[in-house]
Amino acid sequence: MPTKSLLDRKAAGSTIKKMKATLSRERVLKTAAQVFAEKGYAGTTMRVVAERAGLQAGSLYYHYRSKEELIEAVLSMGLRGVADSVRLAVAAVPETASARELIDTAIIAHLTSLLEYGDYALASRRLLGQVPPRIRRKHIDLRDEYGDFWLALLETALGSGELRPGVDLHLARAFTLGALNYALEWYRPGGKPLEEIGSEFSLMICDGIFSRRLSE
Amino acid sequence: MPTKSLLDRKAAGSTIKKMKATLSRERVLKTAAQVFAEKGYAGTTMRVVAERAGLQAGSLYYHYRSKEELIEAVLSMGLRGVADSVRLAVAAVPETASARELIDTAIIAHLTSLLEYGDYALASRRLLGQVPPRIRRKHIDLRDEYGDFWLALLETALGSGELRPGVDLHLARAFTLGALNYALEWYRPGGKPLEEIGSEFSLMICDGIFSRRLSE
DNA sequence: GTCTATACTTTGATAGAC
DNA sequence: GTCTATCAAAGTATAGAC
Repeated sequence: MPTKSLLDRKAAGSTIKKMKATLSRERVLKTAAQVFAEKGYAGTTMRVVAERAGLQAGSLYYHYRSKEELIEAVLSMGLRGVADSVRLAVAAVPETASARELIDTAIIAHLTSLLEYGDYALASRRLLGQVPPRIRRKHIDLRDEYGDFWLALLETALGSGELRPGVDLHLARAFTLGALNYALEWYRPGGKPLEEIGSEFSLMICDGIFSRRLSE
Repeated sequence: MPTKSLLDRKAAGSTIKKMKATLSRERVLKTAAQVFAEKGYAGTTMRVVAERAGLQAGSLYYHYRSKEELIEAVLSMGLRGVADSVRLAVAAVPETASARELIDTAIIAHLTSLLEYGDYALASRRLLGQVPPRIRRKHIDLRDEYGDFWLALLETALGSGELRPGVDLHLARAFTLGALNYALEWYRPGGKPLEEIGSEFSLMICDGIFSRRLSE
């Protein structure tokens, strides 16, 4: 039955093509995240991304229609990835838990997923000001929604009386996220285990780096 | 005496020219810092810097020989400015002061001068990875020297028993500088006074955001 | 899907008039 | 000191062969 055989071969060929397309597309995206994070938006050329992904420059345009479409994909991955991970982790905390446990979970989830998303997270936090206005607005909104989530988390802790009374929640959020996001600049795998870093950071954020003076 | 008069006029003209040159040079540098901080290294064009500084593109090259020379000047200003301010402030603390007072001073000086140097500080921290290799190395060294200074500061505090025992000094430094440097991203003048922000940050870094549980 | 070739645009930098 | 004019290099993106 030549007809069926032909169909089979055709179907098989199409499937392989799609798999190849998906693989290439992901490799391009990952490479783009690396280069964007390192060189900035304008400093990233389609030629370099293509070269590092093992393609010719023209071939990129089969997977992404433009440089703008490429940076959009990178930014979304970096912002949504981390935000979703943290929301998920926090949602899994039992209702009975203290606000401290909630924030402890959020801190560790943020740090962990941030480093897991690596160059995506880096690019999405470094390049927001460099990309074309339309893209910038969209992703600044994403970032701010996640910021609101953190503010709500801190409000809970303040409401339950666990935060130091009178603490400025906006400052506390900036303080926390700043300390955590900076890990993108210094963290290198191979040192202290990530879980350890996470719990030490959580301790520093919640209780500071100085000894407690019980006399106070 | 036409001779003397001529000399006078010539000297006066030369002086005015020099003043004009200095003014333009500084305006160009300041403008460059703004654009670099916003758009990244490659995203900053000499034409845009010139335009915002009220000059034609070609005229920039009278003040700076190249784009590289321009970014070097911006980076140096941002890194040296903050580092020198903090060292100066710490050096002025009395010998009798506690390590806590020393670090409190450093925190506030870092935050204050960081925001004072604004776009210079921003550019020098965002663009290190984007600039040509030769320039990058030089300024990464500058940044690392300042990092050593902070590590020494924390070692002092650990040595005097004021830090929580067993705290990882490298992590504590990353934690502190991360929280502080992030202010470059969110701080806008017009809100809470900078002194207030400084002391609240110092409190959060040293004692955390949670209430102290005296029972522990 | 990927390659080669190429059209079009922008950029850093220079030269010479004023 | 600043301007105008201009060049060579490098960038994004497209078109058509394979």
